[in-house]
Amino acid sequence: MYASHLILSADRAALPRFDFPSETLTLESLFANQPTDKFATGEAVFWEGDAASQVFQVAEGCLRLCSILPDGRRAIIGFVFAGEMLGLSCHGTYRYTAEVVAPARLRRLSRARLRAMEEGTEQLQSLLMARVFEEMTAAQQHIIVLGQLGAEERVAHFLISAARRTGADQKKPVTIELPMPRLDIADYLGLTIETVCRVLSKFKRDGLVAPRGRHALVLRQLSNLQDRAGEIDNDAPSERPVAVRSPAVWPA
Amino acid sequence: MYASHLILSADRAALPRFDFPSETLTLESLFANQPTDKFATGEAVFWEGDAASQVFQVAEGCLRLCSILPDGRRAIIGFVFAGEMLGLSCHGTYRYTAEVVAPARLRRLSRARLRAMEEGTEQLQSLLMARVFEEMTAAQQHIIVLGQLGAEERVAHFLISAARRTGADQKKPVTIELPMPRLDIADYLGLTIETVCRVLSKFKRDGLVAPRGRHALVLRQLSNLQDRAGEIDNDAPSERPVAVRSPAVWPA
DNA sequence: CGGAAAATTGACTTACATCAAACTCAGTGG
DNA sequence: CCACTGAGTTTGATGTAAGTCAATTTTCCG
Repeated sequence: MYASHLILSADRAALPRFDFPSETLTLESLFANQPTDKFATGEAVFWEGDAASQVFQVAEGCLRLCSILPDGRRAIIGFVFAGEMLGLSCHGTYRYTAEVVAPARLRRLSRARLRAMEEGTEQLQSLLMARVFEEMTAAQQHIIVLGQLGAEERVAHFLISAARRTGADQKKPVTIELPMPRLDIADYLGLTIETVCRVLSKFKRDGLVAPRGRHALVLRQLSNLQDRAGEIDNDAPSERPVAVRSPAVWPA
Repeated sequence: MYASHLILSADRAALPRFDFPSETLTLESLFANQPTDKFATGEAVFWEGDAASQVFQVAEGCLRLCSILPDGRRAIIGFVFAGEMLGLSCHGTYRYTAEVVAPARLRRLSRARLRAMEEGTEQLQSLLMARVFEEMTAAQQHIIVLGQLGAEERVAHFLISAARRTGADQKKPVTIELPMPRLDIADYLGLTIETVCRVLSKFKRDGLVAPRGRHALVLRQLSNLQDRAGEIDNDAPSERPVAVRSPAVWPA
């Protein structure tokens, strides 16, 4: 763990100053020229406890982030889809294992290099911070889902957020890919595989979704699904519950 | 939301460069000369959705971070105790309401000022990053607790992490303060108040804990409690489950 | 003290887990 | 091309942990 820090500072000194085209700073440009690794289904990219020396971008495929309890239970903390980053918000060591769900290509960037790049670039820092905060928001949302929602609500919420990730958040039917097996969904939602199945079957019977093979679904009525998701994270936030207080204003 | 960004950059230009005594950079020193606000039990420090323009340090007391679902269910995302920071890891707006559980004094620091201070100070940046990552780790832990553990395990885990926060993580009996009402614990653990009570009563019967009034407990057998907590987050991490693979090593 | 809010305990219900049995379907080899 | 196979999924019957409803009991505070 501390070894990684040493390596990190040593590397940093040796690395050349990095200059961006100051306009186009995106994730893509960050990883554009980085080495690409291929992974088959089931392979691990890194393990919980490994020194977190690398940051990744998923160019293609899908990963699951999981943690095994001593007695064998498995928690899935999240999924990472194409276009998203991996391994950014950890300190010395990764706190989960990243395993491949669908054959993946990953671009890789050493943390040392990333920090060197950050050095001058205000813009990059805030880009990365924004990612970290997004992850934080997602985690908090997940906490609410697991702590407060029932099985149907959890599954509905999962489907909706999958739909949202596709970008197109329309009123029209959306087709979502679910590359992970049912057991992964169950472990992600804190349910059993049977319960996930039963809920999906119910949604099918009720005409909310239609199966497109094992690994894809058409969501027929987003709004209706949203009703079953405890209505959390609707785009239009609901009114303040009680005693509408004006936001606290602090003296400058 | 965007207004806050504007204010932020405007302020920044006007703010003086900040110089630290380069040795002693701690949270304490950061907030040392900041204005202090007092809050009574039940008061809100800020609301979910407010522009996140301030960062706080709890000098004294205890807060709960909560989010109300449209149908009235309440999720408690976390508690903040004396010495800890509040409101750091959010972007434009706070994503939860912060309410006072035990009469509190808070030191306050504007985000604009904080960013200005960061500017030069490498050290401060990494201090803050470390805090953010700690929060992330805690959130992921919470996800595992809510998704995988049963009622007894959740309560046991809650007590143990409370004990850990006191600092002294000895083999000896530890006394912990639980300033929040039972309902808060329930909403934090995704249980009902009755279940929390029953589990606590069981722990009392079994001699694991002893009540010290409503708001304090003596933990008699940390190790025994740990057994009931699904053994997650023990100090000594268990062995790799299967197929011990050496950590991935990436070419420099 | 007295009264109200918080906590605890008990009886009963229910949502989800568990156990067990089919069913589906993507490969594989005859 | 089609039967065979086995992993993944779905469905059904039953069990149980935790939720709900309803009293008490405790504790705190005026």
